[in-house]
Amino acid sequence: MLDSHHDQTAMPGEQGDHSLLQLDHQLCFALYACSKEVTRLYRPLLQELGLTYTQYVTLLALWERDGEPVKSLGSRLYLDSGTLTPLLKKLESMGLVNRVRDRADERMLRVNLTEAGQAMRAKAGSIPRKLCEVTGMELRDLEALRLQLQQLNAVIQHHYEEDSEHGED
Amino acid sequence: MLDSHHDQTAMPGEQGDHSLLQLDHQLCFALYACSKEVTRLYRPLLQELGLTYTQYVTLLALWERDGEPVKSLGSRLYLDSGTLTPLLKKLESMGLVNRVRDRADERMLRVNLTEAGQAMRAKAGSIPRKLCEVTGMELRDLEALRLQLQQLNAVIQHHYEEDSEHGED
DNA sequence: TCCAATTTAATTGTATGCAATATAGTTGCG
DNA sequence: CGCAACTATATTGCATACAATTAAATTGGA
Repeated sequence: MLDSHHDQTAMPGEQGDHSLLQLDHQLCFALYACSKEVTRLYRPLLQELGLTYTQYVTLLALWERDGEPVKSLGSRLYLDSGTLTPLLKKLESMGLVNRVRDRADERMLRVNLTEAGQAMRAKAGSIPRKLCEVTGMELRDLEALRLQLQQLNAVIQHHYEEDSEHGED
Repeated sequence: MLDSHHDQTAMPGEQGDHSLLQLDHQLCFALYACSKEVTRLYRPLLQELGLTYTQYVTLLALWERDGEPVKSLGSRLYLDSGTLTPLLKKLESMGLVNRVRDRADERMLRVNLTEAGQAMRAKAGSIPRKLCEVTGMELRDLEALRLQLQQLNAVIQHHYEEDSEHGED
């Protein structure tokens, strides 16, 4: 116990500067904060389209693969049916998608873009460029950062795959 | 419109490979996915302490500065009172903090760690190391990634500060 | 001093996000 | 075929998140 004197007055730099638990030293918190702040940058742009951020990335996925089942959509978006079911119902109520059971396998629900859902893609086209401008950072650096994040994510996925191979005990 | 033919059969690699809107090209989504997956790594470790991830980072902040008011706590954690009020009430019901009005300024609510809240810090001490082990990545690389995220976050903060200087119109 | 503007928390409403469970459809094996 | 194991989606409950509003306390002039 190096810091056995903990008073209530919160002397700055006294309670945890040498600690592994310092907030500013946590990669997890840098990710958490950065993700939220980037999402906040999107908010006003998406508001013009009447979309939330999660609805936006769901449409990104569907613009690439129309008619995808909920399960594989969730796998790409890292979301489960508990989140996707109400979200897709919302997109349906907005007239952007249709939800139809697969006739060959009635368990699967396929999500199809409507005309309006297709049309939204053109309106969203300018968003990536606008966001880049806001940061004013080098495109090269943003790309590099993205690749590192994808690599870290891949490492984590690999970790889970290893676990399930060993027959989770 | 380079892709005016959009059929329902979702030909892989046909609808958006050349597009700026491709999911895998978005820095925002890499952040969003990575943040969620890292949080998922924490979950089983935090579960042993009976904490959620947001409760954990709130305690990280309090371990550094005990007795901090809700406002400044929220500023450090990028959370507003709508999120913090119920979260802090929960931590209080768990016996980890006390919430007391500042006598000099009754608007402010100060959050003080209890004995149990202080004690929790020792139990959490092993978490950062465990997380590092899981990834198996070089500490150097993880540090570098964190610094880049903090820099991006700083750029975004600077962007908002600039905006408010111009007298938000 | 008095009161309008400001500041801090709390509240309300909507949207995620995830664990656990429920339900329906499918598959595989005897 | 009959049924147990499996799979896909939906539902429920709890915990974030954030915008907008409310309420209470404080501050800063006129």
